[in-house]
Amino acid sequence: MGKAWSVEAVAGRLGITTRTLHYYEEVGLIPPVQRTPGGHRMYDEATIARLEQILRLRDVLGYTLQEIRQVMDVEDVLQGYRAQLEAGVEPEVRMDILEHSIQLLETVVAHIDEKVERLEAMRQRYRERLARIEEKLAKHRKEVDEGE
Amino acid sequence: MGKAWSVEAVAGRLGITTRTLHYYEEVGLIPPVQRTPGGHRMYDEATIARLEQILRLRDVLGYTLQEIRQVMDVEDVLQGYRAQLEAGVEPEVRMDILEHSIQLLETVVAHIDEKVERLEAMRQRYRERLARIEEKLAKHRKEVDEGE
DNA sequence: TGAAAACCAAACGTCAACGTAAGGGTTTGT
DNA sequence: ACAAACCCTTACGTTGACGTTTGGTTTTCA
Repeated sequence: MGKAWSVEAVAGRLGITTRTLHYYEEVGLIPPVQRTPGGHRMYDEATIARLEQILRLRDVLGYTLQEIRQVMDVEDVLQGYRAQLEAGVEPEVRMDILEHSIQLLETVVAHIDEKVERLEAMRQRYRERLARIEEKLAKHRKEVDEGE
Repeated sequence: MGKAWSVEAVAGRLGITTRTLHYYEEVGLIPPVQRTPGGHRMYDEATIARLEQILRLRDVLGYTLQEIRQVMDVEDVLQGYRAQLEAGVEPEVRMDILEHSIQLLETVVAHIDEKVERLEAMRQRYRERLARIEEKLAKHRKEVDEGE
């Protein structure tokens, strides 16, 4: 039996507000959360892991909730595949599933790659400016050295 | 005499709307644009270059306009330094300016580095999942090969 | 030179992603 | 067993980053 977390506990752990947790459930980013008989939400570790992934996509990639939903849809498909595999299925179907899963993950990685490339291009621009100024400073130091 | 661009021309060139150009001026992301006697805006290349940088920050780094303003403030300081250097100034002040410029640019680069690192960590997570699935697929292929 | 096309400022509209407040149940510690 | 702390739903509010509309002015070019 996995431990169950209250909204506030999860919010504290993830550094977000309870409103955000409610909202993400409301818009379907996470499936309906388990409840106590009285109606209070109980979050399990799987849901928390999903939330962590959502927050990474939000904060690291800067994705909108729509884009995040697309990624999570992929996750759900993968999860479905895993379930099918567990349930046992004919070998060819099995391979199809694995290959499709690979494809899905590769597109995600490709997106990240693209983002990294653009970032590195930007960094390069700044580095070049930096190099020019450093060069200027070095030349200047030499002049001062010799001049005095 | 530099060529002057109309709002629509700039918008077309940059792939944004005229509203966005007006808005960026309104909130001070770009300085007040030159006008014709009749009051129509005329953008010069320097302003367009600044706009391009703003858009890169927005689209590549996913910065909010507030964050962008911070970066542009740095740019303005650097610009001020350049102006001072052109105007001629004592050698020690000159070196101070150059060193400060370097510092500013380095913090920007550091920010980008941090972003890249986080992205690469995410990529790594996905790659590992990918590797696990590929391994499973390979094993499965072998089984099918031998089994038949 | 005159009409179509472009431009202006001002102001209200919109959408995402939550924030906040109200009114009332539920859990928990003592 | 009871108050404090926590949680619920509902619903309206807010902020950023523009979109859209209006009513009038300026440019352009045939």
